[in-house]
Amino acid sequence: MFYHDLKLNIQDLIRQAVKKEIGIDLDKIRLDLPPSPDLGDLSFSCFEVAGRVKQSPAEIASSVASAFATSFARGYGRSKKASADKSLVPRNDTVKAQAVGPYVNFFIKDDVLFSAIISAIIEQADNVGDSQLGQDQEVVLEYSSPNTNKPLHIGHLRNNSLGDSLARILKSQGYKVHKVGVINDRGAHICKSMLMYQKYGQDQLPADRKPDHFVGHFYQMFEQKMVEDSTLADQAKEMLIKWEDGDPEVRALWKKMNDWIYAGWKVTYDRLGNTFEKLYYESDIYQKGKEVVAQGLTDGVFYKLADGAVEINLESENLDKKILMRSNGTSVYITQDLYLAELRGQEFPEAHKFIYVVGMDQEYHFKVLFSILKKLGLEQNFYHLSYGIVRLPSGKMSSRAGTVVNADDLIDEVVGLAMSEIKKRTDEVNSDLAESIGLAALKYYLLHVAPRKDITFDAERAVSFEGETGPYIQYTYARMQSIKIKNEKLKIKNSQPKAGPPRAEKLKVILNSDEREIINKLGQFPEVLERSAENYDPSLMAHYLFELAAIINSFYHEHQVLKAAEDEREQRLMMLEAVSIVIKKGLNLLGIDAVERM
RNA sequence: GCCCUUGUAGUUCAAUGGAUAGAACGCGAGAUUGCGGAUCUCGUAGUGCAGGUUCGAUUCCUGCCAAGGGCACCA
Repeated sequence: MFYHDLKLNIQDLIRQAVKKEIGIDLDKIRLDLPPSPDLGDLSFSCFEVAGRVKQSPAEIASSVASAFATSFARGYGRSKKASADKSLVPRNDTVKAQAVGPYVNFFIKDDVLFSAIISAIIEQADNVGDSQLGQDQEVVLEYSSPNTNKPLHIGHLRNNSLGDSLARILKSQGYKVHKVGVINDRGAHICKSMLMYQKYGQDQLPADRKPDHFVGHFYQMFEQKMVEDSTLADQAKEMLIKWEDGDPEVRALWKKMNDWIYAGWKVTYDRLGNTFEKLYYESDIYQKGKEVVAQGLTDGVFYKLADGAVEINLESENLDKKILMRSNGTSVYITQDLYLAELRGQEFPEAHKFIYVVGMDQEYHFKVLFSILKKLGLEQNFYHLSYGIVRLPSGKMSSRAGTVVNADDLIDEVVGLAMSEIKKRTDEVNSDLAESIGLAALKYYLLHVAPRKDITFDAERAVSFEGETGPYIQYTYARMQSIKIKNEKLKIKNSQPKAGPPRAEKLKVILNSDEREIINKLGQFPEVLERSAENYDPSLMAHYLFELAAIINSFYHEHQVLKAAEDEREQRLMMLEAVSIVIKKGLNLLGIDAVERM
């Protein structure tokens, strides 16, 4: 029996007990993990029931506990003797109920708990935690959205980590996820770098410089030169007009520089392991919102101002008025998002949910956008996954002052730090391992904070092998693999037959309280994953993995595995196997590799 | 001026209205011929302020204070 079914059974019996003793029907029954393993494996709190009847939670807990035992006995075979202690009724020892104050705590028999959680996880293997919650539901997930005038920066790293992890989490819950990106490849800011290259680039090639950094260098140059020559802003605007007119020379320059950018980005995205199903280029869509505007006018959702500009009044939604088309007939930023939403609605007709992973500074923009889309009759579910900014311990970053940390430098820094940690411990120089650990450090640090909170990124702390970090969790995994390998070697040495994975049915399972704690923690994995998906929040999974890693490290400090008596050893090896599976899967959901050796 | 978000230990983060507010780093003390000490054990210290709702509030509501973001015919 799976843990999930076991819980359903217990919930059902609680429902019956409450009905019988208290006389009310409970719809949902929440089972929590008690604060300490000594208090049981699951608990039901009686406050809510107490609120509905005139009885104290403790009284309710007490009567539910004894009624539970009776109904449990009826359902699972009648026990022979009644217990003297009314709160603890061991009529059937598969599940015992015990009232403690306002709580009913449940104790599950060792072998049942072990089999329901450990054996089940080993059986499910890579599919552990997967569900069909989102079956037949399609999600379009937009993230990254960089500008083609500079390399990816630290903010994109958070954005990409969130987007990529969320995609993995949603997929595990059965959603069909389409990962898409929008490339901001046009506009005055793009012309700034183009103008500088035209003036000062002398047809140079990026040579051995990373080509996106090469382009970004000219963008930074613009800000510096502006100090001396304030006409540069107008020159950039003139260039934009030429670009819009299709001037061959400007277009050629634009294409050349954008190609450099794409080549540079590709290296970064590849390194991060990031891919998109589809990319939308702003240059293709920026003018195409006009049909949407026209339709809105026809439907009376928008109105025209005296000078010909088109506007919508959202004051009834507690928002302001918003211009959607300029008096000269050109569209604004939000117009293209309206168009994109309609376009995606056609391209993904089955999609019911559209998620935009975009920084918190655009919260107002998306409120306005979603409000307009609703008025236009688009009934899909739109969601802005808003996240806070990434700061450095040294202080604020400024694009103008060139103190923005670009993604490549940051990745190099964390990988470099990982490498020096490796060198401290071994003479072996393993650059693949350093890459893996560095990226784990980076991604974990960016994901372990709830999305809407700002992050202060501290590279030293992120790469530290101590504390709540990616490398610590990777270490925990590698250590378990090491024990597993050692066990296999021992078996060979003792010429024992390789009998395949141990089976719980053959074991006499006896659990100590540390093992119960670990097993119950493992049992929570599917719920944590589900909550991460429902809340669009990978940080829940990140914290969970750290907690699991911490208790397993603590465990084999206290208890022997390979030197334990045979049944105990097999039982513990199975438990480690289950923990390995869950940690590997959890790391994967965060976009982090589990390494076999460190 | 208006709107949104965030205020938890020295620092970085947790806590679906419920059991004693948990971790990590730092600091202090300890464990090492160990199934990987890249670990573990113990100690240290906290809910911005004032009200309210509730049996119960870090969580919900109101006001204040502080930080950040937004309110373009910019993107």
